[in-house]
This record gives sequence, C-alpha cells and structure tokens, in this order.
Amino acid sequence: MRLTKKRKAQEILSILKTLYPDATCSLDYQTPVQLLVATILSAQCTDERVNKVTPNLFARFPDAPSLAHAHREEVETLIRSTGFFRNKAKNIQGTCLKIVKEFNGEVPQTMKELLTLPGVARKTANVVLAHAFGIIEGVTVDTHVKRLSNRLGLTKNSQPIQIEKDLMKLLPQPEWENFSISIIYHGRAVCNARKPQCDMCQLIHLCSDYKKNQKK
DNA sequence: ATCCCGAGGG
DNA sequence: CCCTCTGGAT
Repeated sequence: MRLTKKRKAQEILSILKTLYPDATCSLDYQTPVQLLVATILSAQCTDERVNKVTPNLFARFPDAPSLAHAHREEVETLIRSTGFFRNKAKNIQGTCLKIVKEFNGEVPQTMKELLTLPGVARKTANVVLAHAFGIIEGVTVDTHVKRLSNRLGLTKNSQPIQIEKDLMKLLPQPEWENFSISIIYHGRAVCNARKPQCDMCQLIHLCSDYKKNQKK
C-alpha cells in the first residue's frame, strides 16, 4: 500500500476542507432543544425539507415544555412532510418530556444521557454534542458518511457503529465533525447515491470505487 | 430483518 | 414506477 489508510483519510479531509470551507450544520435552530428536534426530524429526509417545517413548529412550540405538552396531532400535522411523522412526533414529545422531567429542562451534554432519549442514537447525539455544545465525542455517520466512506475505501463495514469506529481510528479527534460535515456536502453535491459525478470529483485519485470501476 | 413515511428526482 | 433523503426501535 503506497498510502497508509490514515494518511489517505487525512488527505481526503484536507481536500474536502478546501472544497467546502464554509461547511456547517445545515439545520436551522436557535437553541440546543431545537437542534435536537431538528436532528430527529432529519432521519431519512433532506435537511432542506426539515428547515421548511421547523420555523412553523418552533413558532408554535419553541421549547421543551411546550413541545412535551402539545397535542400529538398538532405536532404530527406540523412535521408531516418530513416523513415517519408518527414516530418522529412521538419521539420528539417523549424526548422533550424526559428533558423536562429528568434533565431539568436542559439537553444533556453527555453521550450516555443523550442515548436514553427516545429517537436518539449515536448519529443524532453526535450532531447535538458537536454543534450545540462543541463536544466532539464521535464521528457522525449518516447515509452520506456511510456511502462515501465505503466508496472511498476508508471502511469495509456496513454498520454505522463499525464505520464510526474505523473513522475514529483514521482521523484526529478534533477533526471528526469537520470530516462528517464536509463529506456530507460532497455526498450531496458530487458523490450522490444514484449517479456519482466522478468526472467532477476531486477525490478520484483516492477513491477505491473509482479505481475498481476503471479496471473493468 | 423489518417497519415507519412523505416528497422529489429520474 | 423505483430510489433516496444527515435513522432509530422492535
């Protein structure tokens, strides 16, 4: 192997940073609770669509107590277009109720506590910790991070938790969330699921999938 | 492994 | 019609 996998990962990150210097969390929010809710809504849904429903949702129910005690049907109606709206409404209200009752109205700031909230697993927890509190606990692995990490050859695993462990070994801890954010931008703009734009891609010299397809 | 679920693109 | 979108719980 000419390039160690670690070296390759950092090279990828370096290029992505130059391509997307202003990459940030694309969800709109004002408070940690709102970021948490927006992130729950982002499951299997574009952030663009989430940002279309959250202004109305947060205007009506701006905080954890109001969301926790809202009528389920009204919450469902407000978030309907994001899909999975029954599960998401139940999880948002369950999470907000737990925040009010067990966490003194504040979003908890540890992975362990966040994972006790309904509808919150490592992906959502990593996003909230990083962007609401500046705590880099792990690598956010969503559908884009999963797809690109596999295509680029940074992991051979398909389960998000295993992919996260692999990426944590390959990248310096302070860069974990920067990697996720910028690779998500690249996944949306260039390396999309259906038809990756390899002719536009700045990473093809580092891409296992591109090399494999060249051989055939 | 399967279910939840709407909207947009091809 | 089929696939995909910053997943999580059963």
